[in-house]
Amino acid sequence: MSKKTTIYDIANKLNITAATVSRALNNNPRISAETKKLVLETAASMNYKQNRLALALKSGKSKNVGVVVPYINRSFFSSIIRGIEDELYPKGYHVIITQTHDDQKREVKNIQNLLNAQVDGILISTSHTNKELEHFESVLKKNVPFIFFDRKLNIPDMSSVTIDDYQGGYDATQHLIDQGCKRIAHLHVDNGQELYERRLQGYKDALTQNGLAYNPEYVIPLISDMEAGKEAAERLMQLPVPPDAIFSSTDNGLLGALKYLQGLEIKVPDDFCVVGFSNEPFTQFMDPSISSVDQSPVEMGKIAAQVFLEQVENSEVIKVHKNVVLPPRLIIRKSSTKKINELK
Amino acid sequence: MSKKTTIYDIANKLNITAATVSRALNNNPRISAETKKLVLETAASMNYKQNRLALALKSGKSKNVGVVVPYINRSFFSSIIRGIEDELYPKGYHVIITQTHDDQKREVKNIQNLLNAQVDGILISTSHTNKELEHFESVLKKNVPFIFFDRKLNIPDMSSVTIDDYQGGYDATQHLIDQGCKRIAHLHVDNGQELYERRLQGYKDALTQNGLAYNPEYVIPLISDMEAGKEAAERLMQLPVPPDAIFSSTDNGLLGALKYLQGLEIKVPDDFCVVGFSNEPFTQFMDPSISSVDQSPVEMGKIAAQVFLEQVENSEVIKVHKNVVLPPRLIIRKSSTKKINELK
DNA sequence: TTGTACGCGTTATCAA
DNA sequence: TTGATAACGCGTACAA
Repeated sequence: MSKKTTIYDIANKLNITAATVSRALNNNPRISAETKKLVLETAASMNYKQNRLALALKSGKSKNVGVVVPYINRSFFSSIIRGIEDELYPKGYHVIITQTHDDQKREVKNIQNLLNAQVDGILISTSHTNKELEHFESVLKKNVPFIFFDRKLNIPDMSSVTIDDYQGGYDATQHLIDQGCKRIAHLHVDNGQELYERRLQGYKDALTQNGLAYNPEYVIPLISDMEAGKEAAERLMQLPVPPDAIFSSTDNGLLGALKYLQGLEIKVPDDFCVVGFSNEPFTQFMDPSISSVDQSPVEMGKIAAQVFLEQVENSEVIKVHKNVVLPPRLIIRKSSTKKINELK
Repeated sequence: MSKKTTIYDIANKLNITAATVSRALNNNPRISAETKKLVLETAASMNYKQNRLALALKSGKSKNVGVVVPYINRSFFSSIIRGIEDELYPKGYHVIITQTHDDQKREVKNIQNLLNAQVDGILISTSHTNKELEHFESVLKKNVPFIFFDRKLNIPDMSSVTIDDYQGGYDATQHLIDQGCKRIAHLHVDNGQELYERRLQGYKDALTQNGLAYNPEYVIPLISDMEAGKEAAERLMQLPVPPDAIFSSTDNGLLGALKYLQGLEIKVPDDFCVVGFSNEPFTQFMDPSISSVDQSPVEMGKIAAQVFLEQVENSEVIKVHKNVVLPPRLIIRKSSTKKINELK
């Protein structure tokens, strides 16, 4: 309806110039108290609102940051975004969300798009693996800070916030060993992403350091998906010597495995213990509740945002980068608490 | 590092003017085939990318839409955003997310901020109630389309996409009656938002139309929260004649109630049936799995986005608005399926 | 203390 | 077909 009011409208009304109005609005010292007051009042009365776009074009800072995730409605990612937004909004930034649908081509497109939109930085959980990082090398040349979270790439001078996936795998496995489990299987996501390899390595090391043999037959490759978990459990239970526990790199896969075990009337945790990864919300409500490795996603988002802020604030001075590794937190629930060990 | 290349850089290199470059880049017919080809080639070689900010300032269209939700990491809202993003991204729009933390002051601030950022529209699930809608009246005068989803306000000429909450309440209650439940209680969120009142009304009407008495003692006001649900169940079960079923307006509240019933060793669904609302992901994984009214959030987001698109495309022609009401889908699970009625 | 003039990167209008 | 110029709204040297 009504045209938006600009500083020129205010200037005209007051018979002064737009520059003066601008100064009044920006706490510029070079202005008299009275004109400042006058400007502020009429600005309010005319319902003036600054056009961030014009400011962005002028200053080269859009005060927008791009966030790139596979899907926004996965609890893990939406929680990270929650953290990012909570941290950045008070600093005057807006968060632009894009989804890749785990499609690498789409991811590259999204990044280009965000760059065209002149975002001041990009926070990303990549679907790429370290094998194909040419696209990022080229994009790296731009001046905008790039921060990886959760899924990172090994590019020099790039910031990242991840959790210690190795430790997560180690802790989960150690916990199962402590419960008395002897034949621990592992559901391993083998989509080429390093974090799953690190979890696997933590699993292996925990086994061998506890004097248990590492049995490759017990490691089932799968994708993060209920159906795959079911099939994995089937394969495991049909082995000559089936396992007595599962550490899964994904809660969703574990869910399918549990359905299968349930069909076999195997009692969890008494006959079989399981631990998942990600601490998806549903794990705590299931019966039995499922132990899982928590990744503190909101915290992770906040820290990623903080790293971004440090980086923009110092961008003129020196090229800084930072690699933060958060500790995983094993949440122990019923699915891995044998009666004999029960806490209370 | 390297400065961003503009159309001037291309123009200089080719000894033509920026205007010509612009025409070449925008498929303007008033240009020769050869210069066009030349421009396109050198643009590619110089790695030129259009600055959306400048275009936005010039055209008055930022190609950004603002989305306002209480918390982005609630499954329901993140799924709606998923739908919005899926629909809008292919049309060249970016989605800017803001959270209100269910704080009405913050919501108003967020809207102002988005407007300053020159978004082309705002999609919002409001925390306001119909009692205080002055802020919206003022903001309504702006030219940007405003679309409410899920939680709407009664403002004339405003678009909205909601579900039929009355029907949802009715269906849930009818289903419980069909299961043979006689004394159906209701956990009612009374934060002033209309959609909860409509669910309550559906509940009432289903009762009376089935010849069951409406008993105000069976309606417990609460906030959407586990702890409150627990207390509500306690109050209900201490009544002289306790209920034999609960229809809850919120899955979270129902969760608390179930914990309490579990403590009383009341068997669900044999002794007591429950139906929730929202179809939160955890409802399907619990034991027993919980029946709930699904709101098709992804679908809702997509439709909200479509309404927005219709509105921007016709904004010059005529002021259009649209109120879409989606049907709720009752998902029947174990928590409300008595053995005698079991399906298969 | 205020005004003048310019530039951020683009496109649209007019003139050539 | 191409060039010159203005405009979008703002902030800021520089001049007054």
